[in-house]
Amino acid sequence: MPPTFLSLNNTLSKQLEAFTPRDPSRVTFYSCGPTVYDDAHIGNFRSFLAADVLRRFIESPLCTVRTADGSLHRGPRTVVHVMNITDVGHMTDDAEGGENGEDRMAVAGRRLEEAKKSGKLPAGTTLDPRDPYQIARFYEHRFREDAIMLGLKLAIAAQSDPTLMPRATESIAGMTTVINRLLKDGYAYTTGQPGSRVVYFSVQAYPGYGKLSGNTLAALKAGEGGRVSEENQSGKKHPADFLLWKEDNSHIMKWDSPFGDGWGKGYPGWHIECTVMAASRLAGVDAAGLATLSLPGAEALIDLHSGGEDNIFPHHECEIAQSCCAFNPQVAHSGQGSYAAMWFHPRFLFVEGAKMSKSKGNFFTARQLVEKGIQPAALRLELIRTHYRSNANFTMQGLEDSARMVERWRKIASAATPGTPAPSPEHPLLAAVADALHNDLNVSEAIAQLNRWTNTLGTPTAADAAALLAVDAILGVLELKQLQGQTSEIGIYLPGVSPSPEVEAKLRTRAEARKAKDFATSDRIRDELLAMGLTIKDAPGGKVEVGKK
RNA sequence: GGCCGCGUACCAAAGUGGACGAAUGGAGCGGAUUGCAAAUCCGUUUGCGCAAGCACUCGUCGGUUCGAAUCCGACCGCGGCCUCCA
Repeated sequence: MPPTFLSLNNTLSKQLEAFTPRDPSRVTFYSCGPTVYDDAHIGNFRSFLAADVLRRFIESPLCTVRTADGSLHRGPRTVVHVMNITDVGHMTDDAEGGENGEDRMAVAGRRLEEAKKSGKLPAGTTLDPRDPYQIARFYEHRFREDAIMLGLKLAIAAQSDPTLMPRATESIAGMTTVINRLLKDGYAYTTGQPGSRVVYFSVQAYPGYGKLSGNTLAALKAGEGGRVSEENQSGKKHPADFLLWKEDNSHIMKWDSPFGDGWGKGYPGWHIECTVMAASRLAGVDAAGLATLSLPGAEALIDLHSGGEDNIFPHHECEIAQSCCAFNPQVAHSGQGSYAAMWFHPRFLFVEGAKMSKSKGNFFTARQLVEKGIQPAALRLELIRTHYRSNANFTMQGLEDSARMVERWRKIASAATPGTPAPSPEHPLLAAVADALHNDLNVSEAIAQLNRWTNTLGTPTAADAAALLAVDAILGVLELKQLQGQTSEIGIYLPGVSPSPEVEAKLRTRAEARKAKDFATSDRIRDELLAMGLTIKDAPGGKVEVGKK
């Protein structure tokens, strides 16, 4: 029996659970965002887009949510969706949360410096590759562009409300406040020599540690063999203790360390930033407010929290521990609290059957693909169409399939007329889509239902278009900008193909040959173009559409 | 070694006890259209058979059940995490 209200597989309980926000008319949602020392790749975007589809569905009139008292809430509903920008550079060799190796921001700087020298930076880029803040802003800007291009509602909303995408470097005061709370309440401790002191979170102080990932402290201790250097272990009470702050005056990004007399500058560990940004934006408190923020009982601070599957451990495990101990200290000692009620973790994306990696050459960023002429709508559909809890397989064939589906839907959508009333949720298509999405956000099933419905259509009416658009408000595909190709007198060049005098001449010769019914010549020219990697298609009006093979 | 997830037809991908030879998209095949293509539209695709029907399918082998792709066990294969990574 499919649920009639939104149910999701909660990583915390490993079960399908009703999603029951504290206030169903205003849902709080936090997604772990990008690190900005490189462009986000399509795997990153699969995770962000899954969260976006979920957010759109929760906001849609099609979504029903069960409330704590068992009644059903049908809306209207808004989602306050926050995604952080990790612009603190963490370490390449990040064994314990940021102590060794080289700072990633510094590595990015070297890469940018080389790009600058070889003239590979986009025109108009003024950037000092030695300044980590400029590097971070450079990639952050590109991330926002990509996210908007792919229809991430959050990024669109953040244009007018920047607090929805907070930066780690602008949340340092909150971090030190929370760390001081943890120190005061005995959940954290300091160790090390002046100049290189560290603050660790003590995992043994929180009995709930391990609940999300299924790891036990004993197993973590046993599995630790050889992977963690002796140096990092000394001073730790337990091998799984993680870094909250590191005093290091030589770091390229550093801030005051208000943890006692004589502390120099330092930088935060990589788990604490999410706790602080989520709490301040979603609980609505400033840095000072974090000093007293307290939740009754073991209540969750936020309704929904997402991140890639690799975030489950250690990142989200640590986030839960430190957040519960900081904000629910009266119950944290019992191991209670979950900080977020529902944990949503999309699985990894493969490319042509293999794990994506730079060395295998199957590594793509969203902007690379779009520069090659891939329509953003096709890319978005390809990245969302597989169920979020399966490893999706990204293929060029799949991208073509998605592009075709988008075209078919666009044709129906073009029947829309202004003023057509929104379809009722009882509309067969909308009801079928709602059933699919209520059931653990089954996007594949929803798309199948949509296609099945389109197959029953004759000439689409305005009402059909309105129904389709109601579904697309969730999928977010048709609203995306369409790349425009270039047109000449004779050719329509698809995105990614640029006209050249050579091609233009061939098209002209072919047109003349066809006019003279010299089909041998016209076919020969088509073969020649094919050999150049171009496909052609005679369009109405005598023009020829030129695409890439 | 520990924890978690996955394995479906030519490909991608839903389905998680009966309506399943298995949704949906692609590819293939047949047809419409086109000078021919491409695109689009319609039909169709396990085997044998004209058909009714029979036989064999959802990693493998067993089990539970009147009934299993779906539940249980073992095994094989793949992936994630246990070091940064969506």
